[in-house]
Amino acid sequence: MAIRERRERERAERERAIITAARDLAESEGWDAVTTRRLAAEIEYSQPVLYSHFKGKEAIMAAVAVEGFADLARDLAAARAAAAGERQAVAAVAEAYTSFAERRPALYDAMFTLRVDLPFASPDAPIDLPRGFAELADTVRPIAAADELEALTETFWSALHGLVTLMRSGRLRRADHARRLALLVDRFTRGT
Amino acid sequence: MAIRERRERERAERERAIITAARDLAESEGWDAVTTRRLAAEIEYSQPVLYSHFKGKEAIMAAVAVEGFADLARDLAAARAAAAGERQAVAAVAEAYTSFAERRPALYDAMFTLRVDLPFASPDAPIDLPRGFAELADTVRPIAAADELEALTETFWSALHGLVTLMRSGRLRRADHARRLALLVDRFTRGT
DNA sequence: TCCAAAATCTAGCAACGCTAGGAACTAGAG
DNA sequence: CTCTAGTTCCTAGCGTTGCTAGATTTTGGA
Repeated sequence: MAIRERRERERAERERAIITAARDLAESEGWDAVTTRRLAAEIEYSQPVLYSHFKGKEAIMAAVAVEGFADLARDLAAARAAAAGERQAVAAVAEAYTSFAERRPALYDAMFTLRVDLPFASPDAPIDLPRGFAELADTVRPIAAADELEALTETFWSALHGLVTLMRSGRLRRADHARRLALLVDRFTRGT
Repeated sequence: MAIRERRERERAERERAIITAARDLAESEGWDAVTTRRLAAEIEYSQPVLYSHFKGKEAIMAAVAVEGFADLARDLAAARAAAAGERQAVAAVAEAYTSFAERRPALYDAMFTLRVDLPFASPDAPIDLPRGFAELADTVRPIAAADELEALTETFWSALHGLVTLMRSGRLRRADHARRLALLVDRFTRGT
């Protein structure tokens, strides 16, 4: 049954190719450019092949998003590890988060703004999703009371997310970003 | 030239009808249901008539959004006026903001999440947009240093926006919303 | 009453996500 | 080596979208 294995391996490779092509295309030309036709041409197969791997376009975007969670978690962890102290860690992680969103806007959108039915705060969420959240929570822990850790982490995350999305959609001036970020960190770390 | 005036009046009425129909349809069935065909049927004209009023679908959404800014500004002003003190005003306005987003999700999306090229932080922004922002700024003023008022207002706004969008997209549990809101207000009003 | 101009509609284009049904290839049996 | 059953894949097309060119109708003044 080695043939079956080879088949499955090839299928898995092709699935990865689809995800990679979708991510690359989205990052270079935006999600609007990621059409099923374009994607099929990119992987050199016909459209229906995409549907043999994924239920639809949304599922492909969800798969791309899942990869993103791993990247983000890595970035946050690195920022936290490199920080000198607990207060600085908050600032560093905040900076890392917004910088990730700025550097990889399409990926960020798939993860956090576009509607994709990924299970978030639920047991069957993608593995890297809680990792990223845990990274945030560990950063927030020193500035949170024990019983408010989760809620405060979510609130901090929301603030970062809001800053990022409003800025990226042109609703906040980019020039003042650092200032806003500093204010946010200041308010969250005050009196602790 | 009374005829010309009547014509212009009728045109203005029809333009309002388009905006109203778009808003109603979006609020009852979501923006996906707002197609140019559907909208044309709703106002009992053919599709091209829409394009004689607006450049495209995005422009119609932008017009709906502009209306929303007036509503939101009103809500925020009312909440602030009804609050007992400065600290309570912050909480009341935060609550009013998120409540607006929850009650009128489609309108909120047109205003703040969907890409529409509305000029925001610029001189030729729609008149009610700075009004809403000013309402927020006035609320934030007592808890801000003089030179950080604008940036802090933007940061506070971002946090509210983040809470709203992450919750509405199912990325935050609705049950903990009040708790997160309280934490946010607490952190922003601390030490003032 | 007629005509130019304005207003409006019909019909259709290109592109989208998605899928049914047939063609082409593959693996194992005889 | 050949045939067949089963899998894999592609062609072609459906219904829908935003948008528009060109024909048609309506309008107001001569």
